[in-house]
Amino acid sequence: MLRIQITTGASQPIYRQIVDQVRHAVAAGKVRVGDAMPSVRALATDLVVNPNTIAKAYSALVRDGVIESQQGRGYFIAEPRLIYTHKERKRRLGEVMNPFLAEAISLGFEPQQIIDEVEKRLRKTFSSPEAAPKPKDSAS
Amino acid sequence: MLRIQITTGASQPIYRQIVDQVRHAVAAGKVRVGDAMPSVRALATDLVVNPNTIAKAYSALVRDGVIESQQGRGYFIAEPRLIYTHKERKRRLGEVMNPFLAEAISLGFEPQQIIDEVEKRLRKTFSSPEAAPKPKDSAS
Amino acid sequence: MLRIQITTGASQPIYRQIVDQVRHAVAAGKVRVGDAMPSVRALATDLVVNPNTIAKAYSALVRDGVIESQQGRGYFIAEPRLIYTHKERKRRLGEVMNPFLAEAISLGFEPQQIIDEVEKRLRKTFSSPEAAPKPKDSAS
Amino acid sequence: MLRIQITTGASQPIYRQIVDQVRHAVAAGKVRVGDAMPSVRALATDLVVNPNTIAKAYSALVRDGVIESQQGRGYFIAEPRLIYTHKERKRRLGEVMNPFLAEAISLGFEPQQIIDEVEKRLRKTFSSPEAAPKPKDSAS
DNA sequence: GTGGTCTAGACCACT
DNA sequence: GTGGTCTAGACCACC
Repeated sequence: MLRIQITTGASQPIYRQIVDQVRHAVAAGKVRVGDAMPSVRALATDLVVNPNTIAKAYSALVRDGVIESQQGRGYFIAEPRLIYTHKERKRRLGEVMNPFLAEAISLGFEPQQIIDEVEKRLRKTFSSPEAAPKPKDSAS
Repeated sequence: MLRIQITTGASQPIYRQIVDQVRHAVAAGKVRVGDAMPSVRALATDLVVNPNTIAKAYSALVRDGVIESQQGRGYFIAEPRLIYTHKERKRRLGEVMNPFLAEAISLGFEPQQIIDEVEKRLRKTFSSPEAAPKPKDSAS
Repeated sequence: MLRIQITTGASQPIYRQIVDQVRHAVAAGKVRVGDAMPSVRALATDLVVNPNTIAKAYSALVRDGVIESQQGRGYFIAEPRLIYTHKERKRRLGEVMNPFLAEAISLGFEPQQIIDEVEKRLRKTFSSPEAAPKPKDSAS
Repeated sequence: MLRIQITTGASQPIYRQIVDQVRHAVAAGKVRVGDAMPSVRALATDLVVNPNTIAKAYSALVRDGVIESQQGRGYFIAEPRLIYTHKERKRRLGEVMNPFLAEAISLGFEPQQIIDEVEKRLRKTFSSPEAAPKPKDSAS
């Protein structure tokens, strides 16, 4: 079952923490296509946040094709698919990479250390390689 | 001499672009301890932005210990200080790395592609690799 | 200047009406790249709706690359760009076309009449052809 | 015989899919006035859905005058009735056409492409064009 | 002044 | 029960 945890008062907004954790779980193959997400109200109660905050996180996941909503039934893990063009994906990658590298560098990390940490984290996430299905690249 | 460039209309605020570039330049060894920063007015004129914006960027850099002000003389690159413990630095690195990786993964990038892009970007930033001085405890 | 009008109590939610009108205006070349959108609060006051409703509409426009936000400055018309893959665009087109055709048919319209009405509406929107710049198809 | 197919996991609720398909079939002339609908239980078994879902779809169709119930016999295709005036029908058509065109345009489709896709979809629906009976005031 | 996030609580439609 | 929309009002960061 998908376990989500948040820390209030962090620099990252709550809805963003939720989005990232769900994405990670999906990418790591911890959930399967069709699995039900916790209901908006249930997760809100569980995390002690407002249902609207959960709804915002789920909306973001829907727009990126990670989950799908079924009116009156709930949210479910979606079939993976490539939504964005190659160019757009590169653009978005750069947009999140730059602040990350700037922060990493200002923390005093060497370039090689940063690469090592990224590799280490990625290996941990993809510990069971076959679990995470890749979207077909049929649309380039 | 420290060259700063900004792009208006970007999602990142101007003062943030300046802060990041100065941090980058320091980390990349493009400037040395004691080097003078451009004066607030000069840089404001040069970049065609409000002097308050420059002042704000410099304040943030002073707060972070990157530069120091000398009354009546201007701002100068400060002696690097390492505030955080090794553990704290790792924790902070993880905090900014997770959102980045979550975005990268959900954009459909392979682990190796992500590492490649990070390396490429770091190489671009550190064009003269041997110029970057190591902060005292950066190893271990 | 971009004029937005809404009708409350319609089947279409308010935020959707706003989104559609802005898209239309952009596609028809009634606004230019870089033009400022009405501020969230100003439009909310103008339309007598809650600022959150405007914010939701603007967020949807941002995620589709129609507008961009600049913290503390406002929202602005974005440079047009192709965000979605060919496949994803076709999928989304189908998703909105099916309900439209089902409704049109159940209203008793003949296929040819539907096509005629669509053409008529499109001609009206694109009355000044060169006004609407096309995004470059560089990313397929 | 009226063939109904559903896809579970779609954004559109099941009962809506049924309603739309029946309307389509009627408009396309695939069924005639007086034709019997599949019984609620039979269709429920066939589609492997809850009978209540079928009942709800049929109720909606009865409300819209598409089918009629005959106590103890079942549901039958109703005599077409045209409720709306010409002007009202045009207004309603515009109401559903606008969101569709807004989405299509902002997805980057050219006017001609949109028309082509609409035509293609309509041809698929109306595979036997001459079979479609004209409602009385469909002209003008 | 601007946008960004979050809460509390309401009403609606769908299953 | 589920999600979808909207309101009212708060606090924060940025310019």
